[in-house]
Amino acid sequence: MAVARRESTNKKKAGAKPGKERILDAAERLFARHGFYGVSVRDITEAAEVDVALVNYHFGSKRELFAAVFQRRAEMLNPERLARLEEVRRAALPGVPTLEDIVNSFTYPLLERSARGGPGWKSYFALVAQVNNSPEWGPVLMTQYFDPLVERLIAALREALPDCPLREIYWGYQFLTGALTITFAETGRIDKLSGGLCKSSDLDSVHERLPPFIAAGFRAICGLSASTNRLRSTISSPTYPTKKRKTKRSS
Amino acid sequence: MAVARRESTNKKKAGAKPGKERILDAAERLFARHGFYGVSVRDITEAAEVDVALVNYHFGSKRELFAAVFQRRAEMLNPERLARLEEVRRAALPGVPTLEDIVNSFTYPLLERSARGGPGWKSYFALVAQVNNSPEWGPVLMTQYFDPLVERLIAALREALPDCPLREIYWGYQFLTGALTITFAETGRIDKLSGGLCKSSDLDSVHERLPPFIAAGFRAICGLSASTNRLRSTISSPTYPTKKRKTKRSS
DNA sequence: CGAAGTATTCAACGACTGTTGAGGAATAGT
DNA sequence: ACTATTCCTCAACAGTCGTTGAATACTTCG
Repeated sequence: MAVARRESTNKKKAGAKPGKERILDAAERLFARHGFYGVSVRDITEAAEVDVALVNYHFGSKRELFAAVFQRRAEMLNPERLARLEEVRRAALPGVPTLEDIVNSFTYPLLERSARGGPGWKSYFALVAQVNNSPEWGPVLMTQYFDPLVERLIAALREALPDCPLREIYWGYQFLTGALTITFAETGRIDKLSGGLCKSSDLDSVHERLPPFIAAGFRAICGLSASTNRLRSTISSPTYPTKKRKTKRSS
Repeated sequence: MAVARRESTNKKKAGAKPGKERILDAAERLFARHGFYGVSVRDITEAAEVDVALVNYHFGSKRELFAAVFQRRAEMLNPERLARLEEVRRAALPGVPTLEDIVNSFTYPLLERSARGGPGWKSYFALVAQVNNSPEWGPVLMTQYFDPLVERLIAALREALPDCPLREIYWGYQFLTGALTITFAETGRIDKLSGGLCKSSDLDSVHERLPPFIAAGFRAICGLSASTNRLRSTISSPTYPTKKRKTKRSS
Protein backbone atom coordinates (compact mmCIF):
# COMPACT_ATOMS: atom_id res chain seq x y z
CA MET A 1 0.00 0.00 0.00
CA ALA A 2 2.19 2.81 -1.21
CA VAL A 3 4.99 2.28 1.22
CA ALA A 4 7.97 4.51 0.72
CA ARG A 5 11.01 2.41 0.10
CA ARG A 6 13.57 5.13 0.21
CA GLU A 7 15.74 3.99 3.09
CA SER A 8 18.07 1.08 3.02
CA THR A 9 16.45 -1.79 4.78
CA ASN A 10 18.76 -3.31 7.33
CA LYS A 11 21.36 -0.96 8.66
CA LYS A 12 23.17 -3.75 10.40
CA LYS A 13 22.11 -2.66 13.82
CA ALA A 14 24.44 -3.94 16.45
CA GLY A 15 23.16 -7.06 18.12
CA ALA A 16 20.49 -7.66 15.54
CA LYS A 17 19.71 -11.20 14.52
CA PRO A 18 21.14 -12.35 11.21
CA GLY A 19 18.90 -11.99 8.20
CA LYS A 20 18.11 -15.64 7.87
CA GLU A 21 16.60 -15.86 11.31
CA ARG A 22 14.73 -12.59 10.96
CA ILE A 23 13.17 -13.89 7.79
CA LEU A 24 12.08 -17.09 9.49
CA ASP A 25 10.50 -15.17 12.34
CA ALA A 26 8.65 -12.74 10.13
CA ALA A 27 7.52 -15.47 7.76
CA GLU A 28 6.25 -17.55 10.66
CA ARG A 29 4.11 -14.73 11.95
CA LEU A 30 2.70 -13.76 8.57
CA PHE A 31 2.15 -17.26 7.20
CA ALA A 32 0.33 -18.20 10.39
CA ARG A 33 -2.19 -15.47 9.87
CA HIS A 34 -2.65 -15.30 6.12
CA GLY A 35 -1.42 -18.62 4.78
CA PHE A 36 1.19 -19.32 2.15
CA TYR A 37 -0.41 -17.45 -0.72
CA GLY A 38 -1.70 -14.62 1.44
CA VAL A 39 1.81 -13.35 2.10
CA SER A 40 4.24 -12.06 -0.47
CA VAL A 41 7.97 -12.35 -0.26
CA ARG A 42 8.10 -8.59 0.02
CA ASP A 43 5.67 -8.62 2.93
CA ILE A 44 8.08 -10.90 4.72
CA THR A 45 11.27 -9.07 3.90
CA GLU A 46 9.79 -5.72 4.81
CA ALA A 47 8.61 -7.06 8.15
CA ALA A 48 12.04 -8.56 8.71
CA GLU A 49 13.70 -5.37 7.52
CA VAL A 50 15.92 -7.14 5.05
CA ASP A 51 16.25 -7.04 1.29
CA VAL A 52 13.86 -8.99 -0.93
CA ALA A 53 16.57 -11.03 -2.54
CA LEU A 54 17.62 -12.57 0.75
CA VAL A 55 14.75 -15.03 0.72
CA ASN A 56 15.97 -16.65 -2.44
CA TYR A 57 19.58 -16.44 -1.33
CA HIS A 58 19.00 -18.23 1.97
CA PHE A 59 16.14 -20.55 1.12
CA GLY A 60 16.03 -20.87 -2.65
CA SER A 61 12.36 -20.12 -3.08
CA LYS A 62 9.28 -19.01 -1.21
CA ARG A 63 8.06 -22.58 -0.97
CA GLU A 64 11.28 -23.74 0.59
CA LEU A 65 11.07 -20.91 3.06
CA PHE A 66 7.61 -22.09 4.04
CA ALA A 67 8.91 -25.61 4.57
CA ALA A 68 11.83 -24.27 6.58
CA VAL A 69 9.48 -22.36 8.86
CA PHE A 70 7.45 -25.49 9.40
CA GLN A 71 10.48 -27.65 10.01
CA ARG A 72 12.36 -25.42 12.41
CA ARG A 73 10.19 -25.83 15.47
CA ALA A 74 8.98 -29.30 14.61
CA GLU A 75 12.50 -30.49 15.14
CA MET A 76 12.73 -28.74 18.48
CA LEU A 77 9.44 -30.27 19.51
CA ASN A 78 9.48 -33.92 18.65
CA PRO A 79 12.42 -35.14 20.75
CA GLU A 80 10.83 -33.75 23.87
CA ARG A 81 7.43 -35.14 23.05
CA LEU A 82 8.92 -38.54 22.48
CA ALA A 83 10.84 -38.40 25.75
CA ARG A 84 7.73 -37.34 27.60
CA LEU A 85 5.75 -40.23 26.19
CA GLU A 86 8.45 -42.70 27.15
CA GLU A 87 8.65 -41.23 30.61
CA VAL A 88 4.94 -41.65 31.13
CA ARG A 89 5.15 -45.25 30.04
CA ARG A 90 8.13 -45.95 32.27
CA ALA A 91 6.51 -44.34 35.27
CA ALA A 92 3.51 -46.61 34.93
CA LEU A 93 5.49 -49.84 34.92
CA PRO A 94 4.80 -52.63 35.44
CA GLY A 95 1.36 -51.51 34.22
CA VAL A 96 0.45 -49.15 31.43
CA PRO A 97 -0.27 -45.45 31.75
CA THR A 98 -3.78 -44.06 31.72
CA LEU A 99 -5.24 -42.76 28.50
CA GLU A 100 -5.27 -39.33 30.07
CA ASP A 101 -1.54 -39.44 30.67
CA ILE A 102 -0.82 -40.64 27.18
CA VAL A 103 -2.89 -37.94 25.57
CA ASN A 104 -1.39 -35.38 27.87
CA SER A 105 2.14 -36.36 26.95
CA PHE A 106 1.15 -35.65 23.38
CA THR A 107 -0.59 -32.34 23.91
CA TYR A 108 1.18 -30.80 26.86
CA PRO A 109 4.45 -29.84 25.17
CA LEU A 110 2.44 -28.08 22.50
CA LEU A 111 -0.03 -26.30 24.75
CA GLU A 112 2.66 -25.25 27.15
CA ARG A 113 4.78 -23.66 24.46
CA SER A 114 1.83 -22.01 22.79
CA ALA A 115 0.82 -20.54 26.13
CA ARG A 116 4.18 -19.47 27.48
CA GLY A 117 6.79 -20.05 24.80
CA GLY A 118 6.60 -16.59 23.31
CA PRO A 119 4.92 -15.13 20.24
CA GLY A 120 6.97 -17.23 17.86
CA TRP A 121 5.58 -20.44 19.24
CA LYS A 122 2.07 -19.09 19.24
CA SER A 123 2.36 -18.17 15.58
CA TYR A 124 3.89 -21.51 14.80
CA PHE A 125 1.01 -23.50 16.21
CA ALA A 126 -1.50 -21.32 14.43
CA LEU A 127 0.37 -22.17 11.27
CA VAL A 128 0.22 -25.86 12.10
CA ALA A 129 -3.52 -25.52 12.59
CA GLN A 130 -3.95 -24.16 9.10
CA VAL A 131 -1.63 -26.68 7.51
CA ASN A 132 -3.31 -29.58 9.26
CA ASN A 133 -6.66 -28.60 7.79
CA SER A 134 -5.40 -27.88 4.30
CA PRO A 135 -5.84 -30.48 1.59
CA GLU A 136 -2.95 -28.88 -0.22
CA TRP A 137 -0.35 -28.72 2.54
CA GLY A 138 -1.52 -31.10 5.21
CA PRO A 139 -0.62 -34.39 3.56
CA VAL A 140 2.84 -33.13 2.69
CA LEU A 141 4.06 -31.30 5.77
CA MET A 142 2.17 -32.92 8.63
CA THR A 143 3.00 -36.40 7.46
CA GLN A 144 6.62 -35.58 6.96
CA TYR A 145 7.33 -33.88 10.25
CA PHE A 146 4.87 -35.30 12.74
CA ASP A 147 3.79 -38.75 11.74
CA PRO A 148 6.81 -40.61 13.12
CA LEU A 149 5.88 -39.32 16.56
CA VAL A 150 2.21 -40.05 16.02
CA GLU A 151 3.03 -43.68 15.34
CA ARG A 152 4.57 -43.88 18.78
CA LEU A 153 1.46 -42.34 20.23
CA ILE A 154 -0.70 -44.90 18.49
CA ALA A 155 1.44 -47.69 19.85
CA ALA A 156 1.05 -46.38 23.39
CA LEU A 157 -2.68 -46.07 22.95
CA ARG A 158 -2.85 -49.69 21.80
CA GLU A 159 -1.13 -50.77 24.97
CA ALA A 160 -3.60 -48.86 27.07
CA LEU A 161 -6.56 -50.19 25.09
CA PRO A 162 -5.59 -53.76 24.33
CA ASP A 163 -9.09 -54.85 23.39
CA CYS A 164 -9.75 -51.86 21.16
CA PRO A 165 -9.78 -52.42 17.41
CA LEU A 166 -6.98 -50.52 15.74
CA ARG A 167 -9.37 -48.69 13.50
CA GLU A 168 -11.00 -47.02 16.45
CA ILE A 169 -7.66 -45.81 17.70
CA TYR A 170 -6.89 -44.11 14.42
CA TRP A 171 -10.29 -42.47 14.30
CA GLY A 172 -9.83 -41.31 17.85
CA TYR A 173 -6.49 -39.82 16.92
CA GLN A 174 -8.13 -37.95 14.09
CA PHE A 175 -10.62 -36.39 16.48
CA LEU A 176 -7.83 -35.57 18.88
CA THR A 177 -5.75 -33.79 16.29
CA GLY A 178 -8.77 -31.86 15.09
CA ALA A 179 -9.69 -30.68 18.57
CA LEU A 180 -6.10 -29.77 19.25
CA THR A 181 -5.48 -27.81 16.10
CA ILE A 182 -8.59 -25.69 16.32
CA THR A 183 -7.37 -24.75 19.75
CA PHE A 184 -4.10 -23.54 18.27
CA ALA A 185 -5.86 -21.50 15.64
CA GLU A 186 -7.12 -19.18 18.39
CA THR A 187 -9.70 -17.62 16.16
CA GLY A 188 -11.53 -16.04 19.07
CA ARG A 189 -14.75 -17.60 17.92
CA ILE A 190 -15.48 -19.27 21.23
CA ASP A 191 -14.95 -15.95 22.94
CA LYS A 192 -17.77 -14.32 21.08
CA LEU A 193 -19.95 -17.38 21.23
CA SER A 194 -19.66 -17.72 24.98
CA GLY A 195 -19.94 -14.01 25.63
CA GLY A 196 -16.46 -13.94 27.14
CA LEU A 197 -16.98 -16.96 29.36
CA CYS A 198 -14.29 -18.86 27.49
CA LYS A 199 -11.24 -17.42 25.79
CA SER A 200 -9.51 -19.21 22.97
CA SER A 201 -6.21 -17.91 24.25
CA ASP A 202 -6.78 -19.69 27.57
CA LEU A 203 -4.72 -22.75 26.80
CA ASP A 204 -4.53 -23.76 30.44
CA SER A 205 -8.21 -24.49 30.30
CA VAL A 206 -7.65 -26.65 27.26
CA HIS A 207 -4.84 -28.42 29.01
CA GLU A 208 -7.22 -29.31 31.81
CA ARG A 209 -10.04 -30.48 29.60
CA LEU A 210 -8.64 -31.98 26.46
CA PRO A 211 -7.00 -35.11 27.90
CA PRO A 212 -10.04 -36.29 29.87
CA PHE A 213 -12.35 -35.36 27.01
CA ILE A 214 -10.37 -37.33 24.47
CA ALA A 215 -9.68 -40.24 26.80
CA ALA A 216 -13.38 -40.64 27.46
CA GLY A 217 -14.02 -40.46 23.75
CA PHE A 218 -11.56 -43.25 23.08
CA ARG A 219 -13.20 -45.45 25.66
CA ALA A 220 -16.61 -44.78 24.16
CA ILE A 221 -15.77 -45.78 20.62
CA CYS A 222 -13.60 -48.74 21.50
CA GLY A 223 -16.53 -50.88 22.45
CA LEU A 224 -18.43 -49.64 19.47
CA SER A 225 -17.32 -51.83 16.63
CA ALA A 226 -17.27 -54.93 18.75
CA SER A 227 -20.63 -55.48 17.16
CA THR A 228 -19.48 -54.09 13.81
CA ASN A 229 -22.95 -53.04 12.91
CA ARG A 230 -23.46 -50.78 9.99
CA LEU A 231 -25.41 -47.60 10.31
CA ARG A 232 -28.20 -46.81 7.99
CA SER A 233 -28.98 -43.29 7.04
CA THR A 234 -31.38 -42.03 9.63
CA ILE A 235 -33.81 -39.31 8.97
CA SER A 236 -36.36 -39.54 11.70
CA SER A 237 -35.56 -42.78 13.37
CA PRO A 238 -32.99 -42.01 15.97
CA THR A 239 -29.59 -43.35 15.20
CA TYR A 240 -28.52 -43.87 18.72
CA PRO A 241 -29.84 -46.13 21.41
CA THR A 242 -33.05 -44.46 22.32
CA LYS A 243 -32.69 -44.61 26.00
CA LYS A 244 -34.17 -41.29 26.76
CA ARG A 245 -32.53 -39.80 29.69
CA LYS A 246 -34.89 -38.03 31.88
CA THR A 247 -33.28 -35.07 33.45
CA LYS A 248 -30.13 -36.51 34.69
CA ARG A 249 -29.75 -37.18 38.36
CA SER A 250 -26.60 -37.19 40.34
CA SER A 251 -24.26 -39.77 38.94
CA MET B 1 1.19 -21.83 -16.25
CA ALA B 2 1.32 -20.99 -19.89
CA VAL B 3 -2.26 -21.67 -20.72
CA ALA B 4 -3.34 -20.80 -24.21
CA ARG B 5 -6.18 -18.36 -24.17
CA ARG B 6 -7.06 -18.38 -27.81
CA GLU B 7 -10.70 -19.33 -27.93
CA SER B 8 -13.63 -17.35 -26.82
CA THR B 9 -14.68 -18.59 -23.45
CA ASN B 10 -18.34 -19.37 -23.20
CA LYS B 11 -20.02 -20.00 -26.47
CA LYS B 12 -23.42 -19.98 -24.93
CA LYS B 13 -23.87 -23.69 -25.16
CA ALA B 14 -27.48 -24.64 -25.01
CA GLY B 15 -28.55 -25.85 -21.60
CA ALA B 16 -25.42 -24.64 -19.88
CA LYS B 17 -25.71 -23.13 -16.43
CA PRO B 18 -25.67 -19.36 -16.26
CA GLY B 19 -22.32 -17.75 -15.68
CA LYS B 20 -23.01 -16.71 -12.13
CA GLU B 21 -23.60 -20.25 -11.00
CA ARG B 22 -20.67 -21.64 -12.92
CA ILE B 23 -18.43 -19.13 -11.23
CA LEU B 24 -19.72 -20.12 -7.81
CA ASP B 25 -19.11 -23.80 -8.53
CA ALA B 26 -15.61 -23.30 -9.86
CA ALA B 27 -14.69 -20.90 -7.07
CA GLU B 28 -15.97 -23.34 -4.48
CA ARG B 29 -13.79 -26.12 -5.78
CA LEU B 30 -10.67 -24.02 -6.12
CA PHE B 31 -10.99 -22.05 -2.89
CA ALA B 32 -11.53 -25.29 -1.01
CA ARG B 33 -8.22 -26.64 -2.16
CA HIS B 34 -5.95 -23.60 -2.29
CA GLY B 35 -7.58 -21.00 -0.10
CA PHE B 36 -8.62 -17.47 -0.93
CA TYR B 37 -5.22 -16.14 -1.92
CA GLY B 38 -4.14 -19.33 -3.64
CA VAL B 39 -6.65 -18.86 -6.42
CA SER B 40 -6.75 -16.01 -8.89
CA VAL B 41 -9.85 -14.61 -10.47
CA ARG B 42 -8.57 -15.90 -13.78
CA ASP B 43 -8.12 -19.39 -12.38
CA ILE B 44 -11.78 -19.33 -11.49
CA THR B 45 -13.12 -17.87 -14.69
CA GLU B 46 -11.04 -20.19 -16.81
CA ALA B 47 -12.30 -23.20 -14.89
CA ALA B 48 -15.84 -21.89 -15.24
CA GLU B 49 -15.25 -21.07 -18.90
CA VAL B 50 -16.50 -17.54 -18.58
CA ASP B 51 -14.92 -14.15 -19.06
CA VAL B 52 -12.77 -12.62 -16.33
CA ALA B 53 -14.91 -9.57 -15.97
CA LEU B 54 -17.93 -11.60 -14.95
CA VAL B 55 -16.70 -12.02 -11.42
CA ASN B 56 -16.76 -8.32 -10.80
CA TYR B 57 -19.98 -7.90 -12.67
CA HIS B 58 -21.88 -10.48 -10.64
CA PHE B 59 -20.18 -10.24 -7.27
CA GLY B 60 -18.39 -6.91 -7.17
CA SER B 61 -15.03 -8.22 -6.04
CA LYS B 62 -13.10 -11.39 -5.38
CA ARG B 63 -13.72 -11.08 -1.65
CA GLU B 64 -17.45 -10.80 -2.15
CA LEU B 65 -17.34 -13.86 -4.37
CA PHE B 66 -15.63 -15.73 -1.57
CA ALA B 67 -18.30 -14.68 0.87
CA ALA B 68 -21.00 -15.64 -1.62
CA VAL B 69 -19.53 -19.11 -1.98
CA PHE B 70 -19.50 -19.48 1.76
CA GLN B 71 -23.01 -18.17 2.19
CA ARG B 72 -24.74 -20.16 -0.55
CA ARG B 73 -24.73 -23.56 1.06
CA ALA B 74 -24.77 -22.30 4.62
CA GLU B 75 -28.25 -21.01 3.95
CA MET B 76 -29.36 -24.31 2.53
CA LEU B 77 -27.94 -26.08 5.54
CA ASN B 78 -29.03 -24.28 8.61
CA PRO B 79 -32.80 -24.57 8.35
CA GLU B 80 -32.55 -28.33 8.11
CA ARG B 81 -30.09 -28.59 10.95
CA LEU B 82 -32.35 -26.50 13.12
CA ALA B 83 -35.37 -28.61 12.24
CA ARG B 84 -33.47 -31.78 12.98
CA LEU B 85 -32.42 -30.51 16.36
CA GLU B 86 -35.98 -29.56 17.23
CA GLU B 87 -37.24 -32.90 16.05
CA VAL B 88 -34.80 -34.75 18.27
CA ARG B 89 -35.90 -32.67 21.22
CA ARG B 90 -39.56 -33.20 20.50
CA ALA B 91 -39.14 -36.93 20.07
CA ALA B 92 -37.60 -37.19 23.50
CA LEU B 93 -40.43 -35.46 25.33
CA PRO B 94 -41.24 -35.40 28.14
CA GLY B 95 -37.57 -36.03 28.78
CA VAL B 96 -34.56 -34.65 27.00
CA PRO B 97 -32.66 -36.27 24.17
CA THR B 98 -29.37 -38.04 24.70
CA LEU B 99 -26.15 -36.21 24.11
CA GLU B 100 -25.49 -38.58 21.25
CA ASP B 101 -28.71 -37.56 19.54
CA ILE B 102 -28.03 -33.89 20.01
CA VAL B 103 -24.55 -34.09 18.61
CA ASN B 104 -25.82 -36.25 15.78
CA SER B 105 -28.47 -33.73 14.83
CA PHE B 106 -25.65 -31.23 14.51
CA THR B 107 -23.23 -33.35 12.52
CA TYR B 108 -25.44 -35.63 10.47
CA PRO B 109 -26.72 -33.10 7.92
CA LEU B 110 -23.14 -32.13 7.24
CA LEU B 111 -21.64 -35.60 7.03
CA GLU B 112 -24.49 -36.89 4.95
CA ARG B 113 -24.12 -34.15 2.37
CA SER B 114 -20.37 -34.37 2.28
CA ALA B 115 -20.63 -38.11 1.71
CA ARG B 116 -23.46 -38.22 -0.79
CA GLY B 117 -24.36 -34.68 -1.74
CA GLY B 118 -22.07 -34.48 -4.74
CA PRO B 119 -18.67 -32.90 -5.35
CA GLY B 120 -19.92 -29.40 -4.70
CA TRP B 121 -20.84 -30.24 -1.14
CA LYS B 122 -17.57 -32.04 -0.58
CA SER B 123 -15.64 -29.00 -1.72
CA TYR B 124 -17.78 -26.74 0.38
CA PHE B 125 -17.06 -28.56 3.61
CA ALA B 126 -13.36 -28.67 2.85
CA LEU B 127 -13.62 -24.92 2.48
CA VAL B 128 -15.40 -24.63 5.81
CA ALA B 129 -12.63 -26.68 7.38
CA GLN B 130 -10.03 -24.21 6.22
CA VAL B 131 -12.05 -21.18 7.17
CA ASN B 132 -12.79 -22.53 10.62
CA ASN B 133 -9.09 -22.89 11.35
CA SER B 134 -8.05 -19.58 9.88
CA PRO B 135 -7.44 -16.65 12.22
CA GLU B 136 -8.11 -14.35 9.32
CA TRP B 137 -11.40 -15.75 8.03
CA GLY B 138 -12.78 -17.87 10.83
CA PRO B 139 -14.01 -15.15 13.14
CA VAL B 140 -15.73 -13.35 10.30
CA LEU B 141 -17.45 -16.04 8.28
CA MET B 142 -18.06 -18.82 10.76
CA THR B 143 -19.52 -16.47 13.32
CA GLN B 144 -21.74 -14.81 10.79
CA TYR B 145 -23.23 -17.87 9.16
CA PHE B 146 -23.11 -20.62 11.75
CA ASP B 147 -23.19 -19.18 15.22
CA PRO B 148 -26.95 -18.63 15.43
CA LEU B 149 -27.41 -22.35 14.96
CA VAL B 150 -24.61 -23.15 17.38
CA GLU B 151 -26.37 -21.20 20.07
CA ARG B 152 -29.35 -23.50 19.70
CA LEU B 153 -27.05 -26.47 19.96
CA ILE B 154 -25.54 -25.08 23.15
CA ALA B 155 -29.01 -24.59 24.59
CA ALA B 156 -29.92 -28.20 23.85
CA LEU B 157 -26.71 -29.43 25.41
CA ARG B 158 -27.48 -27.45 28.54
CA GLU B 159 -30.80 -29.18 28.82
CA ALA B 160 -29.16 -32.54 28.51
CA LEU B 161 -26.47 -31.64 31.01
CA PRO B 162 -28.28 -29.54 33.58
CA ASP B 163 -25.57 -29.87 36.19
CA CYS B 164 -22.75 -29.05 33.83
CA PRO B 165 -21.09 -25.66 34.09
CA LEU B 166 -21.66 -23.62 30.98
CA ARG B 167 -17.95 -23.16 30.43
CA GLU B 168 -17.49 -26.87 29.96
CA ILE B 169 -20.17 -26.95 27.32
CA TYR B 170 -18.47 -24.27 25.29
CA TRP B 171 -15.12 -26.04 25.54
CA GLY B 172 -16.76 -29.26 24.51
CA TYR B 173 -18.26 -27.53 21.52
CA GLN B 174 -14.85 -26.26 20.53
CA PHE B 175 -13.48 -29.80 20.55
CA LEU B 176 -16.48 -30.98 18.59
CA THR B 177 -16.09 -28.40 15.87
CA GLY B 178 -12.38 -29.15 15.62
CA ALA B 179 -12.91 -32.87 15.24
CA LEU B 180 -15.65 -32.27 12.73
CA THR B 181 -13.78 -29.85 10.54
CA ILE B 182 -10.63 -31.91 10.26
CA THR B 183 -12.88 -34.66 9.02
CA PHE B 184 -14.17 -32.41 6.28
CA ALA B 185 -10.69 -31.43 5.21
CA GLU B 186 -10.13 -35.00 3.99
CA THR B 187 -6.43 -34.54 3.79
CA GLY B 188 -5.82 -38.26 3.49
CA ARG B 189 -3.39 -38.13 6.36
CA ILE B 190 -5.15 -40.82 8.36
CA ASP B 191 -5.05 -43.05 5.31
CA LYS B 192 -1.29 -43.04 5.19
CA LEU B 193 -0.94 -43.17 8.94
CA SER B 194 -3.15 -46.21 9.30
CA GLY B 195 -1.76 -47.94 6.26
CA GLY B 196 -5.13 -47.86 4.56
CA LEU B 197 -7.06 -49.14 7.56
CA CYS B 198 -8.99 -45.88 7.78
CA LYS B 199 -9.91 -43.59 4.92
CA SER B 200 -10.58 -39.92 5.47
CA SER B 201 -13.22 -40.07 2.78
CA ASP B 202 -15.14 -42.67 4.80
CA LEU B 203 -17.58 -40.29 6.40
CA ASP B 204 -19.94 -43.08 7.39
CA SER B 205 -17.33 -44.25 9.83
CA VAL B 206 -17.13 -40.75 11.24
CA HIS B 207 -20.89 -40.63 11.50
CA GLU B 208 -20.81 -43.76 13.62
CA ARG B 209 -18.01 -42.65 15.89
CA LEU B 210 -18.11 -38.92 16.32
CA PRO B 211 -21.35 -38.59 18.32
CA PRO B 212 -20.49 -41.21 20.94
CA PHE B 213 -16.93 -39.93 21.10
CA ILE B 214 -17.99 -36.36 21.69
CA ALA B 215 -20.85 -37.26 24.02
CA ALA B 216 -18.49 -39.21 26.23
CA GLY B 217 -16.08 -36.32 26.19
CA PHE B 218 -18.79 -33.93 27.35
CA ARG B 219 -19.71 -36.19 30.23
CA ALA B 220 -16.07 -36.48 31.23
CA ILE B 221 -15.37 -32.78 31.47
CA CYS B 222 -18.69 -31.80 32.99
CA GLY B 223 -17.77 -33.21 36.36
CA LEU B 224 -14.35 -31.73 36.06
CA SER B 225 -14.67 -28.18 37.19
CA ALA B 226 -16.97 -29.05 40.04
CA SER B 227 -13.80 -28.88 42.04
CA THR B 228 -12.38 -26.01 40.01
CA ASN B 229 -8.90 -27.05 40.75
CA ARG B 230 -5.98 -25.90 38.75
CA LEU B 231 -3.97 -28.53 36.99
CA ARG B 232 -0.30 -28.64 37.41
CA SER B 233 1.72 -30.29 34.75
CA THR B 234 1.10 -33.92 35.31
CA ILE B 235 4.55 -35.25 34.94
CA SER B 236 7.97 -34.15 36.06
CA SER B 237 9.28 -30.76 35.14
CA PRO B 238 6.40 -28.37 34.93
CA THR B 239 7.05 -25.24 32.95
CA TYR B 240 9.48 -24.66 30.23
CA PRO B 241 12.44 -22.36 30.50
CA THR B 242 11.39 -19.63 28.16
CA LYS B 243 14.71 -18.02 27.69
CA LYS B 244 13.29 -15.38 25.45
CA ARG B 245 15.22 -12.30 26.45
CA LYS B 246 13.54 -10.41 23.69
CA THR B 247 10.62 -8.62 25.12
CA LYS B 248 8.68 -6.55 22.73
CA ARG B 249 7.91 -6.85 19.13
CA SER B 250 5.80 -4.48 17.15
CA SER B 251 2.58 -6.30 16.64
C1' DC C 1 47.96 -6.54 4.79
C1' DG C 2 45.34 -9.58 1.05
C1' DA C 3 42.55 -13.39 -0.35
C1' DA C 4 38.40 -16.22 0.22
C1' DG C 5 34.05 -16.87 1.37
C1' DT C 6 29.77 -15.45 3.02
C1' DA C 7 26.03 -12.10 3.52
C1' DT C 8 23.55 -8.43 1.70
C1' DT C 9 22.06 -4.82 -1.69
C1' DC C 10 20.29 -2.99 -5.98
C1' DA C 11 17.84 -2.82 -10.14
C1' DA C 12 15.37 -5.13 -13.16
C1' DC C 13 12.87 -9.07 -15.73
C1' DG C 14 8.53 -10.95 -17.48
C1' DA C 15 4.46 -12.82 -15.87
C1' DC C 16 0.47 -12.35 -13.32
C1' DT C 17 -2.75 -9.66 -10.10
C1' DG C 18 -7.77 -7.56 -9.36
C1' DT C 19 -10.46 -4.36 -11.45
C1' DT C 20 -12.71 -1.31 -14.92
C1' DG C 21 -15.08 1.15 -18.83
C1' DA C 22 -16.83 0.88 -23.22
C1' DG C 23 -19.47 -1.62 -25.90
C1' DG C 24 -21.92 -5.86 -27.96
C1' DA C 25 -25.54 -9.37 -27.73
C1' DA C 26 -29.57 -11.41 -26.02
C1' DT C 27 -34.05 -10.94 -23.85
C1' DA C 28 -38.37 -8.89 -22.00
C1' DG C 29 -41.82 -5.21 -21.91
C1' DT C 30 -44.54 -1.97 -24.46
C1' DA D 1 -41.09 -1.90 -34.34
C1' DC D 2 -38.34 0.48 -30.26
C1' DT D 3 -36.57 0.66 -25.66
C1' DA D 4 -34.83 -0.87 -21.32
C1' DT D 5 -32.54 -4.24 -18.86
C1' DT D 6 -29.69 -7.91 -18.07
C1' DC D 7 -25.82 -10.69 -19.29
C1' DC D 8 -21.56 -10.98 -21.26
C1' DT D 9 -16.96 -9.80 -24.11
C1' DC D 10 -12.84 -7.34 -25.03
C1' DA D 11 -8.87 -4.74 -24.17
C1' DA D 12 -6.39 -2.43 -21.11
C1' DC D 13 -4.94 -0.13 -16.56
C1' DA D 14 -1.63 0.20 -12.77
C1' DG D 15 0.36 -2.64 -9.55
C1' DT D 16 2.35 -6.67 -7.49
C1' DC D 17 4.25 -11.24 -7.96
C1' DG D 18 8.64 -14.47 -7.36
C1' DT D 19 13.03 -14.61 -8.94
C1' DT D 20 17.73 -13.35 -10.67
C1' DG D 21 22.59 -11.50 -12.02
C1' DA D 22 25.82 -8.42 -10.95
C1' DA D 23 27.86 -5.61 -7.72
C1' DT D 24 28.95 -4.38 -2.95
C1' DA D 25 29.80 -5.01 2.08
C1' DC D 26 31.20 -7.69 5.83
C1' DT D 27 33.68 -11.59 8.14
C1' DT D 28 37.18 -15.10 8.44
C1' DC D 29 41.41 -16.85 7.82
C1' DG D 30 46.27 -16.74 6.04
